[in-house]
Amino acid sequence: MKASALGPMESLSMTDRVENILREYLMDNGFKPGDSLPNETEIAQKLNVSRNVVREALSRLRMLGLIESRTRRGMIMAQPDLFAGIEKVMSPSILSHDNQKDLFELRLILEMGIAEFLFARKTDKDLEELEAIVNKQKGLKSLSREDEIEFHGKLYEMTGNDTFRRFQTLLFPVFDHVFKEYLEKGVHMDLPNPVSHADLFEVLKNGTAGQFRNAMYVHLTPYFTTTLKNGVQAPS
Amino acid sequence: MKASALGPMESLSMTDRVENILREYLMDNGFKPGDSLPNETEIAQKLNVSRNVVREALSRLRMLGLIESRTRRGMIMAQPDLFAGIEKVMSPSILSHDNQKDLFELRLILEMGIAEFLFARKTDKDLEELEAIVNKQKGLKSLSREDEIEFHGKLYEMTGNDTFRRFQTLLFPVFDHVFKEYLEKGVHMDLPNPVSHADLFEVLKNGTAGQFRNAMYVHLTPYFTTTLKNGVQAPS
DNA sequence: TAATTACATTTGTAGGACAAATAAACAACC
DNA sequence: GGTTGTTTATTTGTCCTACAAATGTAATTA
Repeated sequence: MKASALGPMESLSMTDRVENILREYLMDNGFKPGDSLPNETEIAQKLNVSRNVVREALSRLRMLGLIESRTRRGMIMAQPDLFAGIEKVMSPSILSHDNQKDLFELRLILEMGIAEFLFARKTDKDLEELEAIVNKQKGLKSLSREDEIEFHGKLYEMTGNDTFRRFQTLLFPVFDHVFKEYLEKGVHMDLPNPVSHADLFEVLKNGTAGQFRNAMYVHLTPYFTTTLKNGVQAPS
Repeated sequence: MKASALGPMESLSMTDRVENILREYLMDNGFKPGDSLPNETEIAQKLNVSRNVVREALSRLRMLGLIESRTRRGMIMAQPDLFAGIEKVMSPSILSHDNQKDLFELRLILEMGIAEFLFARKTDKDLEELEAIVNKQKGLKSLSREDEIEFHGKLYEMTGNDTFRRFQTLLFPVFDHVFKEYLEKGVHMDLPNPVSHADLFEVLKNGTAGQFRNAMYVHLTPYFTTTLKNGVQAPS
């Protein structure tokens, strides 16, 4: 029986192995941002591979923001960017359909989940800025993608959690794409939204986290009902 | 005035540029999994860079799962792994404190947000398996990390959203680390949890999505109160 | 026709070379 | 002595060549 019959052989390239070795080395030895790494030739010799292989592995770590390097100064550990890797594949044209559906649902969860954080951290200044956005949108017949992003983006900003905000920005194109797909499949959204941005603002200003969550649920109902084919129970 | 005085100069390396060019090329031309790419030397010539630079850029795309390559067969577009990039930096020892706090909160949101999906998609088989887990844990005085992962992991599995599940797995080490930090800072958790896994199971079996969300909120209250210093309103 | 063999092509790895940048050591000057 | 300019050495960034391994393709043969 040939090895290939046993499955996808999984033979890692030298670069793959060196990449793993380097990451484990950095983790296990508690490297912190600013700490300097051995130079390339030293690594290559130690691992018995060519400098090319080492550089390909380092190039990957550099892309993730794990390391930075300057000529002569050498390489130093850096603060990795949490989204550096994921943002490069976050595109509707290449993600699997399953992934897109999953991410669509993830955004729905986020939109509702920020309620507690909004009420714990909202400030008067935030509310004023949000009100300005709402007022600007009041005159419009229909909201553009940019309008949606502006309102919901401001909400994420108000959570005091920058990761939420960046995540939502990343998710939006996929969300938008999936929803368009639903529309093309015959899902209609003719009805005016029973909960507008102005309504959400009002609840955020004078209501409770629970009320806001419910309002957001209604605001998002068209999306929920399209993704949850089996129907979904409203919050208590 | 020197250029360096104007800020971090942002001078991309050739590899960075080629990486961007290649990704844009793949996106703009609608490459789908299975489509074959030009070979390395061809790319190098077209872009007027050395094959080394091209290989470093391709190595990055390979890490993200965007492309695959075999000798002689050439390179082909692949289905990128959404988490390939992020999982390599998802470690408490290297993420910034802010990132860790943000991710801690993100998991709280996810735990509560899956309620609607659980109720829309739960099956009898799922419930049986979850009950088995709960019964196994009933005899224990305290739950280990593995017990927690088993129960909550099963919940994520039941959502029918594999991305949730993988995300939670990724988040757990960070979540755990942040919480330990809170404990060390004097936050106490002596009180027995007012909502046990068994309680959650009961609500999932016979209750509503809203009830489950509230139950989960209480189950997670210790975590919410530690992260939301200002206090937080309970769901309506 | 079918199987086998030889060939050609493409990625993977190695190693050498040099440019650019710059930290460190040194020299010169006030 | 302290500052400033100069030289030197080191490290990354880029290019080049070469070859091994794998494998698709074509030629050859039974």
